[in-house]
Amino acid sequence: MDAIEIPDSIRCDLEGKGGIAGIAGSLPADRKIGAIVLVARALSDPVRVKVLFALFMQPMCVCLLVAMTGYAYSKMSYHLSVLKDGGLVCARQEGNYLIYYPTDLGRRVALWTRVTAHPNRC
Amino acid sequence: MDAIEIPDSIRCDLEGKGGIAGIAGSLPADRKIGAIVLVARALSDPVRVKVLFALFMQPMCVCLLVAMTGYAYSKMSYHLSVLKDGGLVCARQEGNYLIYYPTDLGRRVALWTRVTAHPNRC
DNA sequence: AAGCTATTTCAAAGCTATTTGAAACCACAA
DNA sequence: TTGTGGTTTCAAATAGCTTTGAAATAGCTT
Repeated sequence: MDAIEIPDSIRCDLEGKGGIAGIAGSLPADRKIGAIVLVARALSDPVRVKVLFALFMQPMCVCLLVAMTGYAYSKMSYHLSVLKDGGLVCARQEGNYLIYYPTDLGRRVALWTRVTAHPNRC
Repeated sequence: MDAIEIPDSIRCDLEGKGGIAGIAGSLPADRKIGAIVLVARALSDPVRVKVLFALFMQPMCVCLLVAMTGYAYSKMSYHLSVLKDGGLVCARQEGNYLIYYPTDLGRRVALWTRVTAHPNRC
């Protein structure tokens, strides 16, 4: 069925898994993959990673984040919206202030990355 | 020192943590944040997430990945290089073939995302 | 060496993400 | 209701990522 040359070291294992089609068929559903991508995109900029960690240590209003980083409000607001889209942070209103804090997922991500991600070789 | 209005619900906690400067000073180092960003970027495209999961199930040469997805070689090669830059996959040469497989970090990421990332509300 | 296959690299094109400053919005106080 | 502070939204400009096909590289076989 797989009319393709396959290196010996792989052919056997691959056939045991149903060939290319078997692998393709066992991949996570597109919805699941989309969710992962959304989270990853939210973390794909150093500004946002910093903000997530900061909020993990202490929920803050936008003005504090702005004071802490020196960025413009509109810039901070944009990055917060990306973090929100990824489901990593959310906000509650308190008087005039919007206080951002990490979601459950945001906290798990912060904990996990703090411990796990490191430059690594092959 | 923090000459800024701060909502009451936060002022106390924040001062206990050394104020804005205290939080900023406890953030992970730039190198660490850069490493996280690199991993996140690698996962920020559905093609790459799919490829990582596929390789997690079965190490494969590029021609198999191409056969499985229908993408052009140059496209697959580009995405593999981004995954490699993020430290999520690496390759061994076998005759004419390059066989890609997940690194340790790649495997941990695949396991973790499979279980953890999901669309979530506030 | 020549020819073949597997893969990467390159540059141009198209597309998406980010930054910026100005304007709009919203909750509260006067 | 008008004013004020905190925040978001918008549009234009910029920067960065992804796709494409063609050309280059690298290992095998003859």
